[in-house]
Amino acid sequence: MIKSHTKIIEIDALNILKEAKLRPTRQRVSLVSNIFKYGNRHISAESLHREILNSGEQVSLATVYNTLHQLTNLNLLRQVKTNSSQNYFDTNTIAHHHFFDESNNSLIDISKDKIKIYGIPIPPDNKKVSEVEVIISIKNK
Amino acid sequence: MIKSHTKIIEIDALNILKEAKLRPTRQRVSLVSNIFKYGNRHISAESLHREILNSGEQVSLATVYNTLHQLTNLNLLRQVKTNSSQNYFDTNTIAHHHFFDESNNSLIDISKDKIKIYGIPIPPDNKKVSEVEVIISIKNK
DNA sequence: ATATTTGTTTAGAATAGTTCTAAACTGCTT
DNA sequence: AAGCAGTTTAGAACTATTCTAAACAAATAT
Repeated sequence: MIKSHTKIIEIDALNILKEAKLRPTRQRVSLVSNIFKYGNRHISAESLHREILNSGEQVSLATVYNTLHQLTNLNLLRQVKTNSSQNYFDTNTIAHHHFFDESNNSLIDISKDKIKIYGIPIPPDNKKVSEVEVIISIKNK
Repeated sequence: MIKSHTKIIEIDALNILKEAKLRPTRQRVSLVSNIFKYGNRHISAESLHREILNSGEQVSLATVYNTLHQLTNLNLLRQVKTNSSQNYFDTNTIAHHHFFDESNNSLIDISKDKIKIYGIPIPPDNKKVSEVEVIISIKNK
């Protein structure tokens, strides 16, 4: 039972990699399975690496970075802007916003339609807008 | 003439440090003078360090970091959220927004009253909003 | 089938960015 | 002017990320 569940997830990872035209290496299959296993969430290279190691697989941190960047370029992940020293990648690639909790550097999604923004200025010559993000920093009362 | 101009700036730095209750050491005086010399701008620890060295002064990079963080805690500087690997500090501490140019990791100010935001959700229990930032990423057409 | 070439992928090593901490310094007290 | 207490500095340590050379995999030629 557990085995077949694992199988389904792996097939999913294989399809994602196939569509992305990335070779389904052992490393990538375990990374992609893990990344998308838990629904929408915010991961750092370090946290994902720990997860992989804990699950008994061996993948180098450099490969974790490679894969996160490849998936980001393919719009399967999205980088979130914070002022934490490490980068966070969001598995939810639909435009939305965030609370950023300064007390522990964690992120909470806010759906796009909750917040209305008016008056976005025209970008400088020869530039176009690629993303509009609202980040609401919060801290302990 | 140049000398007296320099003098005025240094006195300014001395006042800022005095109000901040920070000792006016050689290092801090040259850092603070440089930081606020050019009006509103966005600096990284590295860029400020280079500036100081080019002006003939000697301050370690660690001291640059110390000072930037002290000034940030005193609300004389503000950290900007980006996904660049280095941190940017904004000399404009009045609430406002930014264009973030992905082609060269540079920031452009957008005044707060240009953009209207409605529907900011209530933060989780025991948390309060400390800052609302809109970051508009732009790239080359 | 299998060797050869070509492009892809991985991960150790190198680098960039930031923080830690012990020594140096400054000002207060006696 | 000597001792003490708190502050400041900057070298060393550490964390986060990227680079690059070797390992690998696919495509093509034999």
